[in-house]
Amino acid sequence: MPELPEVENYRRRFESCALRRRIAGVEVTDARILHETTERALREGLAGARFVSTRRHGKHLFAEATSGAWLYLHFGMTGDLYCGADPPRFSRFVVRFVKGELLAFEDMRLFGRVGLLSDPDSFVARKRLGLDPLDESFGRTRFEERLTRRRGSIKALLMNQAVIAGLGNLWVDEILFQSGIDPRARVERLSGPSRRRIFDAMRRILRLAIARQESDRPMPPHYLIENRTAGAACPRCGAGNLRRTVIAGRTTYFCPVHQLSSRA
DNA sequence: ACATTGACCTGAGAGC
DNA sequence: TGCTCTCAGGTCAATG
Repeated sequence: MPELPEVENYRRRFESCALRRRIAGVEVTDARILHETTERALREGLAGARFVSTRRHGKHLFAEATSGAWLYLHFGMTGDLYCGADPPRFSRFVVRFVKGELLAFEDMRLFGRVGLLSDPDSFVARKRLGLDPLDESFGRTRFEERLTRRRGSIKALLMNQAVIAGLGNLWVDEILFQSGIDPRARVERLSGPSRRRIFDAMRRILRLAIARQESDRPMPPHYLIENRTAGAACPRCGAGNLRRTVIAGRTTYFCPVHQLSSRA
């Protein structure tokens, strides 16, 4: 699940659960999730401290502690943040507070990561992450720049974290669905108006998704994400039937009628 | 330099 | 009920 909207809501949950509470200790229940750190380093960096701020870049979450260290969380394919009294079933990393509930990083499939950083900015630079699509400095012009001299399918490009940080399989499908662009369309052949439609849809959809998830409401019924079923009538144009295929190695749903390729 | 593919993990859900 | 099979929303190293 965890693409940009999900991670943004994890960030908010992190703040309401963990901010300003004194950390009693931490536990690593599966060391395979550790990113360039050890349980001991996490304990030394966090025990006795408090979290004072959070940041998100794409799908990456950072939390600053009073010790000066930053906790780093990436949620992989099945990661989640849980706030409560007892660790959930697939809990891999737990922060216990002196008062209040504990914060657990759960991740069934172990693709997620937990680390300790001195500075999120240098992490973002080292990882060569692209701009976050909700960053205020990320406008249409910057988006156009990111697309120039790129080739391949628009879907693969939007999922490339070095181009734009935060989009994954589901929300890329949604963005192209709402923009009316065939996910197989070649980037180098996309017209200016098509690129603009993609950028505008990206902003609009991500903001809506964050708000809906925060209040635990589904996306509107004419959104693809509520209708990922092969053969179903297209919930947007009504004329096509949703097709399921593989693009850029990922399962892809699209409407062959309103998502045009050639003239896109 | 850039795009594409397979491997990494584990469990849920479908089908028999 | 229980077995087997397929699939999963991310990333990285290796390949073209």
